[in-house]
Amino acid sequence: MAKASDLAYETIRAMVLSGELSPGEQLSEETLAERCGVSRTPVRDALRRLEAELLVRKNESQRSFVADWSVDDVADAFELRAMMEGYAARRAAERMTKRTLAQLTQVNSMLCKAIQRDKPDVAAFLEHNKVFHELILEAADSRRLSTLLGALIEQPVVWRTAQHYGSEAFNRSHSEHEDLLAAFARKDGPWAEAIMAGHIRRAFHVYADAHRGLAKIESAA
Amino acid sequence: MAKASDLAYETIRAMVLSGELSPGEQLSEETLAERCGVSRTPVRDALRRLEAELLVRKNESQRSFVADWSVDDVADAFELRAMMEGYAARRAAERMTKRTLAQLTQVNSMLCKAIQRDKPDVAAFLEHNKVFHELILEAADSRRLSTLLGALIEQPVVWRTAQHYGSEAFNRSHSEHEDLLAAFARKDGPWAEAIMAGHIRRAFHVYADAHRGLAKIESAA
DNA sequence: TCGCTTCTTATTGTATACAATTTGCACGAG
DNA sequence: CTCGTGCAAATTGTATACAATAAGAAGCGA
Repeated sequence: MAKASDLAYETIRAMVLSGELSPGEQLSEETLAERCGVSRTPVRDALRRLEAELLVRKNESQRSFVADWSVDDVADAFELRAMMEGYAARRAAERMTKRTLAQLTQVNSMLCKAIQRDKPDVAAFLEHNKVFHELILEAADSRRLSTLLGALIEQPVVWRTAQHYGSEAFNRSHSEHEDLLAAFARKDGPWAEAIMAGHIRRAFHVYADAHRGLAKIESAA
Repeated sequence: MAKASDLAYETIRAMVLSGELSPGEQLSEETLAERCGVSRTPVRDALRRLEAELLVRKNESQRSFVADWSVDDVADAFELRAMMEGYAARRAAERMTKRTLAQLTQVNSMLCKAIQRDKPDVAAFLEHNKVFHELILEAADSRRLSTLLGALIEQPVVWRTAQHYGSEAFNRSHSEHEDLLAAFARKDGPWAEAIMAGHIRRAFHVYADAHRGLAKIESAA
């Protein structure tokens, strides 16, 4: 999209996610405009997008605030993601082509390489993982689904989750992807759906355990 | 929300849904602004909202067009709705209070009255049905879910669907609501989820059957 | 006639000024 | 001291002008 509008979106988003703007804090369009170096018009566009992603909320008289996310909110988001990415996997399986399957296989093998070193390359893992899930979403061929999931996946949450992965968790993630590929190859929609839903829920439990400060079973092993 | 922005939203939405603007037709902000009697600024807001609802789409260079919905798109929307309203019903069951249950019971009995006449009062049915589902969504207590479902439920599609209901379909709808109430009373989340998912899917099949019938009529003409 | 370039025109993006609304505060009446 | 009331400041909503960009048409050469 347009330059100034994108700049405002990226800037405000980064400020919210980094904590530079704290949860509950009021956001004035004019102040944000100054800090982004643009006028209010693109800031308003950006705020609309961020509101759709629930990173920003507006009160009854349209003033904007940084949203505060409880652990329950995150759980809710993961549960919805599990359902919807499961559905995406089912549709993708039913529509899978040789070409897409080959791409997925290649991406997952690159992901495998990234984590099978002395020290896992987390950044590479995240990138390949992102591409893997995006390819599936694309193969699902549902504009609605893409739109809805886009508003649901907070990449920073995914990022934080992976910070708590141990080698076993990385390998598990890779092997679940392998299972997905098998389901895709057989065009077995329900199977793909079940694997994907479990895959996402497992990621949530890693996040929740780390967040609650409970024993990090996965990463300790 | 603001006056002009709402006016533009309602006006354009009505024009799209009535067919006054045909699928695929390009929408110029300036032209729309004239027809709504407002400036481009609120029109742009309105277009953003309509894009989120997928009633309008933008091409790669940001020009707006009326979205064209295939039967597959509608099927997709219903399937997503079935999943998400099912999830809403499960959460609602787990959180159900006596007060909400009483409200739901009352609404459903009013719905029952509306359809148990010589001639069913379709408008009243639709209104009570809408309230019934909204109460459940509210009881589910998930902002994310409310946001996502809001963009998914096209009331006009629901409306068209109900136009093809016969008395047995109305009664079935009512009795499925009764089943939901029983699941809520027992706080049985999975049961509520299964009933709700089936409830939505049944509605889709009524829509699809009617639509195929219409297609035949149209192609014969 | 076909393809290419270039210019014109239509359309969207951004900035800014002003109007409408809401919030917060001060001040006075009880 | 408390509760309204009303005024001032802050904030968002809208209109409009202009800039940037993309689509379409016209002209030109092969």
